[in-house]
Amino acid sequence: MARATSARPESTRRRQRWPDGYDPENTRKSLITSALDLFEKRGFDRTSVQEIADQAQLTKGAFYHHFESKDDLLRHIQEEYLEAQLTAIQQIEAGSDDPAVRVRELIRFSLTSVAEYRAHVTIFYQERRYLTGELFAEVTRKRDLVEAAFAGMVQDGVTRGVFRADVDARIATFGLVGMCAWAYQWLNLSGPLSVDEVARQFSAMVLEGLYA
Amino acid sequence: MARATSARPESTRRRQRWPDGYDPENTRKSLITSALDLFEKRGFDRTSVQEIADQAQLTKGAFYHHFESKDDLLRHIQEEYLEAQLTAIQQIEAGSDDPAVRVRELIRFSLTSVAEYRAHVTIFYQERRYLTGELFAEVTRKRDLVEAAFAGMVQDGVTRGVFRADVDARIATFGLVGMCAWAYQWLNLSGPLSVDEVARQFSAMVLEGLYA
DNA sequence: GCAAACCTTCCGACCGGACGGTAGGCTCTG
DNA sequence: CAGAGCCTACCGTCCGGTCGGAAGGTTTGC
Repeated sequence: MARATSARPESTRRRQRWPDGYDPENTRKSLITSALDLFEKRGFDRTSVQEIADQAQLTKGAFYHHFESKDDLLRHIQEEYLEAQLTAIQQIEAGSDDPAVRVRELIRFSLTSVAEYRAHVTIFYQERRYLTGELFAEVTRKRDLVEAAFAGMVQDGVTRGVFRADVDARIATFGLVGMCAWAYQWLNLSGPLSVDEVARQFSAMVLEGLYA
Repeated sequence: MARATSARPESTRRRQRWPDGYDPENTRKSLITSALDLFEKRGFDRTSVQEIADQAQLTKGAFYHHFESKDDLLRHIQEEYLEAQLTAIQQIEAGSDDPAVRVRELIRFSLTSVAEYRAHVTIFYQERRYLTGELFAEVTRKRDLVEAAFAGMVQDGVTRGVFRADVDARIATFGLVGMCAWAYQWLNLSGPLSVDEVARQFSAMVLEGLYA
């Protein structure tokens, strides 16, 4: 990631650039990585551009060469996550059409993405409202697509008689989404609870209920 | 809330203070009300002390007369909410000891508090991490008490055979809490969904499952 | 084939403005 | 007149963003 220090003599005034297999795209990536880490820990507003640059061993100048603004970077991170979400939704829809299987898959997928994209998810939910007008609208639109997909699957289950007739698909979906989304507050990849186990428990609770 | 403007001539340089039934405690309250509104809409960091004062038709000077710091105000708001939570938990525990009834009550209570204390809840979840060291620890401690109460009730249900034996009380509780907490993102008091209806749906889903 | 012109990538000093907090004084109550 | 309540003016700091240039790579013209 960081460009390897070349073997040039110390006398060289400036740090040597473009050594070996240097790829300028790495600079951009390391800025994003740095930002993901800092935004997750401290939040968007409490992270300065300077800090992001420092952690990536670069300067503000480099940052503003690669991003239009701090908001631009936030937008990029949000979109990265949403794209992954939309792709996964499509995969699930392309799979089994049994509503129960789909719900199970959705729960597992949601929890997995919380675990894998932990920083993205945290930032997404905490800082979404800080996007301005147009950007916010676009991000919200994509988020709504994801939720609509959830709701569609539940509704399908009701319509086909697999789920109880008195289930309100919207409400049930909000519950499902919330249950999984909330995991970003506590789910710990290195903790004792495996994602699969949590997904299994959630699915059982939602589909079969707690009653013995 | 805002002090009524007196009938003094315009020539009076300063706005007349302490008119009618003026109570200094109202000033404090109006600052809190103003902050609740602004923190919910814009977030803690994006709200300046000046704005809080402006909206309460006061000045920064007044603010710092009533609060030690901006953080102090945040702490106050968090504690206000947590106290309400703890009180409600005690009430539920004092009621029926049927695990199913308790879970139903917990869901209803959680959703109600989300609706009633909407601003508090939003601020609580969004800005909790901005509290520093000791304050954060105390707030987290109280929050853990609430969650422990939830978990205790679920575990009780499992132990007494009311709930399925393979239910992991911790995980189920996280799911329950998340489902309800997430409502702060969408539950709209003035919308078409009543709190009771949502609570009924959530309870049914969790206790009896979605399956027909 | 080689140098001049140009491009990309990055540096570092700087600016304007906003914000949290303070100091000191004024006003009205008790 | 003591003191609570509040206001005005101000300070130091920090932060997003800009700008001129420096160092290397790449293309072009001959």
